[in-house]
Amino acid sequence: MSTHQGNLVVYNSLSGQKEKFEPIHTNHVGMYVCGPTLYSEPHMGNMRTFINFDMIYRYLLVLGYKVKYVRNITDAGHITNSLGEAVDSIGNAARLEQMQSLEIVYKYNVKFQELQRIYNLLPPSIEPTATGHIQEQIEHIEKIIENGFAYVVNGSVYFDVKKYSEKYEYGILSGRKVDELAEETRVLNAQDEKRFFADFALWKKANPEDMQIWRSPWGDGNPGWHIECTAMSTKYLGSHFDIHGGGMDLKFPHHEDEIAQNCGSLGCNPAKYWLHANMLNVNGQKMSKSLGNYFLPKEIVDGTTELFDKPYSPNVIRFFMMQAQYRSNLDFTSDALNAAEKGFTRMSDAVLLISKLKTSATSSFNVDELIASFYEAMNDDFNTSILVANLFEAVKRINLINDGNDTITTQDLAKLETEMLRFIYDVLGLQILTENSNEKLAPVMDLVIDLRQQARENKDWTTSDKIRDGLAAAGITIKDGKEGTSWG
RNA sequence: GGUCUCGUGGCCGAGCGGCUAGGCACCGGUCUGCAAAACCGUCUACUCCGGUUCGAAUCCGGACGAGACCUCCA
Repeated sequence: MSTHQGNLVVYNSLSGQKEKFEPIHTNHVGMYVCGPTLYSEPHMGNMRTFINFDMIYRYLLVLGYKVKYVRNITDAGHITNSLGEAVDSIGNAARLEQMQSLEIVYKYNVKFQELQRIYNLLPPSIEPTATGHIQEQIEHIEKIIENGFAYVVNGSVYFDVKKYSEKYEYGILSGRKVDELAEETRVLNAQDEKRFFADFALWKKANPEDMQIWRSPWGDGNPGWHIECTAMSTKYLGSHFDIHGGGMDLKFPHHEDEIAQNCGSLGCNPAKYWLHANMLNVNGQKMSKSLGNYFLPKEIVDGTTELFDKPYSPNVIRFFMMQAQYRSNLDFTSDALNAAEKGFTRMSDAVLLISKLKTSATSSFNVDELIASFYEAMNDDFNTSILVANLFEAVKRINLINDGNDTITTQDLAKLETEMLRFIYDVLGLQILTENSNEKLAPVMDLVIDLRQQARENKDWTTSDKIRDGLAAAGITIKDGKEGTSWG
């Protein structure tokens, strides 16, 4: 258990303020994060949200909390589009690819698992699926009807926002007022089954062409978009848990409706703290399919997106993201990524240096203070930007010690190493590659470097430069250092 | 149109009343056969106009600009 546990402050979207983090049950944290809808491969923007909540999960673990982290998988695609019409996004994708819904879901789930591995995401405690919890969703809907906050029309069930507003505040999270919403929204169509424009579907009667159909007390159909999260969060975390997270764009209507459903069935807001991660921008605008500034997490790693002229390692991407706070916008540009790549290399080099440092009788700077600054940064609403800055402060110290301009005791060095690795590996989720592990090339390179060294000792600069340039042409960079020559 | 965020040095990105992060680039230096790399140092910015204050990038008002949400979206 960490002594830093009591000092965490988080920004709660519900209050619009930073609040002291106090779990409902001491030392235990329940966290629910809205996961992907598996009708396509998650894009980089999706990944930013998952990476940010992975970082939050990691830090809570480092603080010593016992965390139950639930992230759902939406594999039932019945949702409504902007016209209020039912759209089966997974079914549509399936038809397009001439597959069945479950094949589509399976296919993209495999891809998603691969991305989690590539980007070093810790697996959640559980990843429940919507289709695995149809019964729970139906029971939830029944309870909402019982409580008088929903009505049945032609085999579909709708949430009654007007009725709900008499007892609860619809719009509490997003700051919307039902009356204001009314003014700006289109008139209901004649064929619309909803009584009020803001009402939303809890259960939708099946269309003959739907690939996924379930039985319910109201006939065959599909669950609405929001009810799965309510059903699953309740099942695994209870009616009221600590953290509910997701992307900023889910605030309304998704999370707003989750709150309404939870209040409507169980009488309380599902979560104590609502955390929202900000969007990812590419060249100044939110990444989206329609704007063409869209790329996949795999493409940027493989270098196959035309938006960037070179590939970047997942660690560099993660590091780049961690340089911004999760609530800020982050703009992906080549310049910014290149800068992050160099910065990450510098940090990595320093980390590899730690174990080789010479210790002294005294430390010339306050190591405890430096370490405390790591926790202070993270305790302030997971401010990874400040954390990275403070880690670079440590990087500078490590280099100064290496150059003999600073000193550190054995004890302090051990502490510094432990804490730096904790924050870089365990909190930020970065991986630093230790050695060049190309088994066949390594002895060859040792030989080549040895030959070049001989040439240099003989002042045969023509030969030594020829070797250097030849290797460079082959994509191998030679670095001459004090301790010898390295390559990569 | 409504609601809300935000405008920080060449680029990214913190800070949220005084101590003016950090990374990258630039420049200077150390090292080096030369170079690269590495390391050290330097560089002092807050869109504009008013106001509050002893003091504002930070608070208030206004202008201009950008972005997000307003039933697809992480």
